[in-house]
Order: sequence, then C-alpha cells, then structure tokens
Amino acid sequence: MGKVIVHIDLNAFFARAEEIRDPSLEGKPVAIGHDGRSGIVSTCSYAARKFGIHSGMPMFKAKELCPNLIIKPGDYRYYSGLSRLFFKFVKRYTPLVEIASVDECFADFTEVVKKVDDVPAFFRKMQNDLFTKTQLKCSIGVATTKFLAKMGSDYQKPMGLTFIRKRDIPAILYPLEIEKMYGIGKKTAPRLRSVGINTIGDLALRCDNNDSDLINIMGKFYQVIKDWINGRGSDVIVSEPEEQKSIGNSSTFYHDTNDFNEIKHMFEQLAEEVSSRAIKENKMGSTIQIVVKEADFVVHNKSLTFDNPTNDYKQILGIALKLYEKNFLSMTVRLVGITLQKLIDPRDMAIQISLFDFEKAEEDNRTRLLINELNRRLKKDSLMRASEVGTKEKKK
DNA sequence: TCTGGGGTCCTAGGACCC
DNA sequence: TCTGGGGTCCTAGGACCC
Repeated sequence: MGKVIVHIDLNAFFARAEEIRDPSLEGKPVAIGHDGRSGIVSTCSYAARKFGIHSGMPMFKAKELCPNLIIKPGDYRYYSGLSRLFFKFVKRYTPLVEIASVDECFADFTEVVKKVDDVPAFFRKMQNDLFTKTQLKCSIGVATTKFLAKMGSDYQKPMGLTFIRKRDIPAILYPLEIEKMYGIGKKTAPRLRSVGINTIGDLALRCDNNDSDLINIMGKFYQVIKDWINGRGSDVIVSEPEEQKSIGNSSTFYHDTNDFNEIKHMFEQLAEEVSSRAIKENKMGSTIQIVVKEADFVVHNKSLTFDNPTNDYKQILGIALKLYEKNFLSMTVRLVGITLQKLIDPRDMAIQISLFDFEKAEEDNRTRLLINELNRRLKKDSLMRASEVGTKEKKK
C-alpha cells in the first residue's frame, strides 16, 4: 500500500489575505504588487483574473486590462502571520508536514486516513474548517506521491479537492497542456512543443518509448519526469526545515544607470540588508556573489570564495564593490544584487580570523584549493598505508 | 512604461592531481 | 615523453518555482 500524500495550496493567498482584513474588497479585482515603473503583479484575486490579469504581469498592463484594479503594496509581515496559522492548522492533523513555501505544504496523511471512513468527506471538512477558522481558502490534492498531490491541488481552484490515484493519471493529467506540468517552465515547454509534445499525455507516451528528442531536451531531469508521470515520484515528507543555502538581496534601479556613485549607494543598502539578515539568522558565508542585470536583461554573475566566512557589512560591501569594479565598471545596469553563499553557523566554526581584504581573499582562494588538494592526497595516502598494513598482516 | 525579488538546483568548462 | 580517464572544486550561466 502506498502512502497518502496531500498537497494544500492557499488560493490567491495574498489577495485573499487583503480580503480577510478588508471584507469590502471581496469580489473586487485586487492585485498585490508595487505600483511603480517596474512593478509587477505578485498575486491577484480571482475577480482580477477574469480580466486576464495574472502574476508576473507588469502592473501598468494589469491596469490597462482593468482600470478599476485595486492595488495593494503587500504586507508581508501580516501574510506570514496568516501563513503560520495555516501550518499550525495542518499540524493539528499530523506532524508530518513539509512547508513548501509561504502558501503551500505537503503532508503525510497515511496514518490519519486509516481511522477515517469517508475520505473525501474528511478532506472536504478539513477544507471547510480551515475556512471557518481562518477565512483562508485552499485547494487540496490527495495522491500517493508529492508530484501527483501537487498536480491535484492545482487541478481545481479555488476550494478544489482532487484525488489522483495511479489509475487516474491518464484521465486527469494526460489531457492537460504541457505547460501545466510542474517542472516544465516557459523555456522547456516550447522546445517540447517543437518536437510534437503538446500535452502531458504526449509526454508520458514519449517517456515510455525512451524518446531521444525528449532525453536531449530534458537531460538529467528526464528520469525524474518519467518517474513522476508514472506515479513513482517521491513520497517522502521532510518536516524539518532545511538549512538555508544562501542569503541574497537585489534591487532594480528606477532608471538604468552607469553612475558609479548611485550603484555604490545601492550596493551599500544591499550589503546592509544581507549582513543584517545573516546576523539575525546566525549565518556566515564564505562565497560572495554579485549579480548584474544589463538594460537588455542579460544577467551576469561574479563570485569569490574565501577562507573565513563572514557576515560583516564592511567585508560584504568591500568584496561586492571590488567584484563590480573589476568586471562591470562603466556598464549600464538595470539591477544589482549581492548574495552570501556557502552558509555555515558560526557556532560550528573553530577559528575566526578578522583580517580581511579582497586581495587576501583571492589569495586565500588559491591557498584553499591547495589545502583541499593536500588534504585529498593525505586521505589517499593514509588509505594506501592502511591497505599496505592490511596486506602485510595478511602475509604474516 | 515591458518584464520583481526571494530562492534552489543543474550544467559545463577550467584547473589541478593521481 | 606522451597519453587517458577519474575525480573534486570553483565559477558563470540558465532554468525553474513561488
């Protein structure tokens, strides 16, 4: 018997949150996002969607489609409070809850469901209880794997409840357009269509035949997709929040610029944000990456790895500026960002050295590669000796 | 008035060594 | 002296998701 994996997705979460706070908004076209030159729609209510508005759309375009659109800037503190309520609600049913993002989670209901007679009625009640207690609306997907549960919660919105057993895959998923497949984005979808794969059903058929076009397009992801679509995907719920891998901040200029002072000022703000978040979360990183987006949207990254992890504002700023000056000076840019990577908890660190500058970091980098190398040789050497000893002892 | 900001993971090439 | 293949780390770029 397989597991019972559930995916719960809050419908139009930010927009719904605004409606909960101000019921007069209910039924009206509401969009969350910055109403500025380069603002885009983060989320919008179902009433707004009827005008053709969707997330990711430039705000000015949304206003064209719907002149009466109500625009809210987004109150993320409030949203995350509601979000915590939602997870708390789900955890009352089972501790096996994997938080996937602010408005969705997976949960393992295998044991819960064993005590239930009418399973669809049970989930319908859960959905209604969430609404009564928090006013939040959700869609629920119930399946044997995380992928199928996710596709299930996406199938009917809002307040949908969809069961996808393995035998339901052809009826439910096969007719869907290829863009509906989780993991297929706007780059891969056109490539799949160009080789005649237009629906998930087409994809499934070509997977069965180990189609070479498909393998070429998908690369390593091919096997994963094939498993997903055949109902063999992962059913493992990771309840512990995973260690964060990076802390970053980026910002788009009001106007594209090559004014170094302006850019420097932006880097100062970004470094301050990254540093304070890292300190707050008790993290230090030993790689600093800057990202630069040109006026034509071409993105460049430069990074530097060094020996002694830091979360110090001055060090982060210093490295970011050096990377910028070295690679992008005089470039006209749209956005810049700083990301701190290779995070560790400083409490796990044995040594901390405060001396720090860019040249030293670059030198450290070379030194560290050498140390890595020596370390490997040492390991190899000791292994060899161990095996030599083993041989000698055998001979005895 | 075209196109945000937070992330994660994968790939491919270069450097380096055995 | 020439050469192959395996392996790891760093870096830059890309794709995707919410």
